[in-house]
Amino acid sequence: MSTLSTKDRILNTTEQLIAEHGFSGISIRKISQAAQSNLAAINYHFGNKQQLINEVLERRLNNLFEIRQRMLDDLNQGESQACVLEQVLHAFIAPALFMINDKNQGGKTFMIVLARAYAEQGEHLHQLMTTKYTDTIKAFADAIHRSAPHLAKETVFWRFHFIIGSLTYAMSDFGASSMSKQMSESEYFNKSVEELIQFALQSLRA
Amino acid sequence: MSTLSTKDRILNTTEQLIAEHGFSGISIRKISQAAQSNLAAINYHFGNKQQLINEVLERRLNNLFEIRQRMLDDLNQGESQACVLEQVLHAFIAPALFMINDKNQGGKTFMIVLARAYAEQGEHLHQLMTTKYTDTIKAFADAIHRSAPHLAKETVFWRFHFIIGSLTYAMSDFGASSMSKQMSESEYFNKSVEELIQFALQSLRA
DNA sequence: AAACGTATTAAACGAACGTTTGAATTGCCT
DNA sequence: AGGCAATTCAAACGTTCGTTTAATACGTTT
Repeated sequence: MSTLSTKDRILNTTEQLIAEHGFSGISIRKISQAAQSNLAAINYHFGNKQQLINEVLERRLNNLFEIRQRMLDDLNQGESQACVLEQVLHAFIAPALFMINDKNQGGKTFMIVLARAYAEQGEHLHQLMTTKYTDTIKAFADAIHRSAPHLAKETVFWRFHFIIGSLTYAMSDFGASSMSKQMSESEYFNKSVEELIQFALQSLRA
Repeated sequence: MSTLSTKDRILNTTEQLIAEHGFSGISIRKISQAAQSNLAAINYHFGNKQQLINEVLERRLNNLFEIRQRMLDDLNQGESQACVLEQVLHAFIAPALFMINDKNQGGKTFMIVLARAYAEQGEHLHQLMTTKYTDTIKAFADAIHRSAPHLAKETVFWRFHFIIGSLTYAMSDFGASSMSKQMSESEYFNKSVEELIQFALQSLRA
């Protein structure tokens, strides 16, 4: 922990505090205190509070969409065009949910942050989706359309949209208290991935 | 506007400001100014800020779940047990989305508020769902299970959950900028309802 | 060792926040 | 009209907020 730079300590601490208390529940005073840094260090390293939040979000979103794109590319490499729908959905959904198990990276924390961001930082996220990550999203929509040729392109768009909603909602639930008591945490995550993929798959069938 | 009581003016104004700026973007100072009331009137009528927010949420949630329950009751009255799945989903989804068209009631505003609340007031909402509205939610889950007997009860639970996520996400999108330019607002809402119901229906098919 | 850019620190700024208080005002009842 | 409760109001309370400033410490280069 203390081996990290002040800047990284602030980023990690901010992520964790947002997950715990939401975007509205944080202040640079609480952050600097929890990160054991000085109050002014935040403005020194990030300019202002909003830019700090932006860096927290984009740091891991870049990683997430890179993984998604890479998994999709692997599928497009050597495939039989049809019946890979399940794999396409897996490539989109699994990286998000499995990030959660990535303990040493704080991925779980970020997923909760991301779910919160959909509501509290919607404008910023929407902007990212239509600029920085638009290529990957389009690539997935195309792949789904190719794998489900029985559906109109417009229908694919709508349902992909709804699936993203389900995924977002499922992620945000991991931060809530609705966890089953009969499963371990990772069992629950694995179960969620499977159920969500089957749900999405079914919703796109003929 | 001025025909309304101070209390109602505060409630409506709060709802509108939350929709515009989120829960974190409001203050009782801004509210009282926009509602053309006195600062202390809010604490007089509602006790404190959080209780005001609670009343904003519960006022319309009560209405929404009443409508849902009534529509489900109507279905359970005279039906042929099977194949009403579409109508059950419609009874759950449509009231939420059609509230949006209820201009004179500010229903659209509240839907945006509700979508925001899922992330920012999750604790409060989760508590309401597991207490005040738990009967209606259970009734819908049962109705879905009866209408889709080919699915395991556990599977129905998961997919109903995901459908709620899609609905929530769709609602929050109405507050964002992603609206098509080739449709009128109400056309877009109607289209959303139809697409969402078909999506949910397909996700629960054999 | 001196100089220099980078990083950290304590202190202060003005602004906005939620809440409380006590007096003024209103509307209703006898 | 008088009395009384409900409501509205201006003012102030103490706290917390994001940001800025100017001084200090650090680490590398010359």
